[in-house]
Amino acid sequence: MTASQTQGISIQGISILLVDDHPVVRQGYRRVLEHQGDFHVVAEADNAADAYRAFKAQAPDVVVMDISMPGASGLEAVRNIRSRSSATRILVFSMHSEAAQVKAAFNAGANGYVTKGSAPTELIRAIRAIVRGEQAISDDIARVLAMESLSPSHSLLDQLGEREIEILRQLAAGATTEQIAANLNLSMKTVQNYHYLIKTKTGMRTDAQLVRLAVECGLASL
Amino acid sequence: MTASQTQGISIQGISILLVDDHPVVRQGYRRVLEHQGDFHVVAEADNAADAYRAFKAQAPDVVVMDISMPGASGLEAVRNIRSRSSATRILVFSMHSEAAQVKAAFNAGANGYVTKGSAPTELIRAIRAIVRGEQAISDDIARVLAMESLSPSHSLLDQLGEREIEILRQLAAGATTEQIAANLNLSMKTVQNYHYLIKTKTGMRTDAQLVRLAVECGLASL
DNA sequence: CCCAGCTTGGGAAACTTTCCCAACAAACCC
DNA sequence: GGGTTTGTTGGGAAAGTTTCCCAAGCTGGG
Repeated sequence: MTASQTQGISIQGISILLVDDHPVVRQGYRRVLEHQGDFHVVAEADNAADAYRAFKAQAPDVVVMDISMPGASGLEAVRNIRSRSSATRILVFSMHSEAAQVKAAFNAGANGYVTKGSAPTELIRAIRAIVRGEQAISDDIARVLAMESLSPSHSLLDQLGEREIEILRQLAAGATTEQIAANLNLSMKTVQNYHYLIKTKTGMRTDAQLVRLAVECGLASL
Repeated sequence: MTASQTQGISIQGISILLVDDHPVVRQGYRRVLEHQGDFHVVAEADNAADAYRAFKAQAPDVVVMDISMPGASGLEAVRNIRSRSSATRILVFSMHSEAAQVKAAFNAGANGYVTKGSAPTELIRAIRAIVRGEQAISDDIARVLAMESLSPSHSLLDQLGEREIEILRQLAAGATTEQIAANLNLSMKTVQNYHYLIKTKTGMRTDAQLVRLAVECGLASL
């Protein structure tokens, strides 16, 4: 491996789209990033719509995005970019460090989440991690998520409502949408909506993952 | 409850479509069935196409069908009828007593399976059971299926091919179609086809049932 | 009283499932 | 050797499901 290849990325370096509504912040971080030599900020945007336009025009390797911008949601922009390209790496760069916010970002398709309170080296480390295909979070976010997962009664039985739990239980037991609708006297549409809601809330992508979760939480057995 | 309602069915009785390619068999069974008083054979057919036509014209409560008819498959007719009406009860009446044949019939949408070697009372008992919404099989079929389920190495690991097992394992582990396709270097289409094939072969209707099955067979753990 | 959150379901686009079929290779029987 | 069966791979098209958005009704708390 030669020196020019040590990042596991082409010698052309990493192209970056910087999205933040504060010009001063963009300028500061542009300088920090470009100081890396192989990082190239190819575009900037100060709102979600421009960010999406710039993404389509430049097809950057990485989008570094502040999701707390005025007007349209930054999460929306993340979702839009992700739905158009699964290859683009998206790093959310936010001042919020709430667990729910972080989960929402990853749910929308982000590859990493770094708070603005982090040292510049953390941002750089995170960008290098996500171009390698890894997920990245800053140290303070890691601490918040770790604490949250240790807190008592966080068994997702309290993040779901009663109806959601009942439907998850029946899904895990192997019931079809039709059977659940009949059992609970609901329309199939409602059961489908719950099914989807449960997946979204728990972050599970397949029904198989849902079954595992239900079993882990003691909702179902095998 | 009055005497005329003891069957749990309206006082108009049970309308039956009789399908068998042998006229003598039809005549014999028509007499046996009508001797019941509340059973009314409203139509007969000697092939799958006529059976389907008669079913559409008469909308009988029960279809008693021999699936080993010349030409078109009787199973095909069962599937057609089932896809048009989930309320119609279908009793397969066959001379075969192989487990695979029976499973195929239930898979196609049959509600019961009685062999021609059974006593007439078994046929009548089965019809009464299926109009009550139960599933019914004759005693000899029960014995065949029971034996089969006891036979060694019937863990469905031998009813599935290697690829099918690998895909079931990954599905149960929570992998998405996309991930499995990538892991095994297949197209998503192939993985989808296997997913469907596995469901069909094992008789599972939901992915949750598939997970339970995989865990039971030691393919996956939780 | 109003706001937040739960429950219920419609709507519409996107995606999956279902089932059919075909090509090809390996194994298997006659 | 040649035909048959069985496993693997995937296309095609209709039917069904998922995804996401929205709205209305209800309940409970500040």
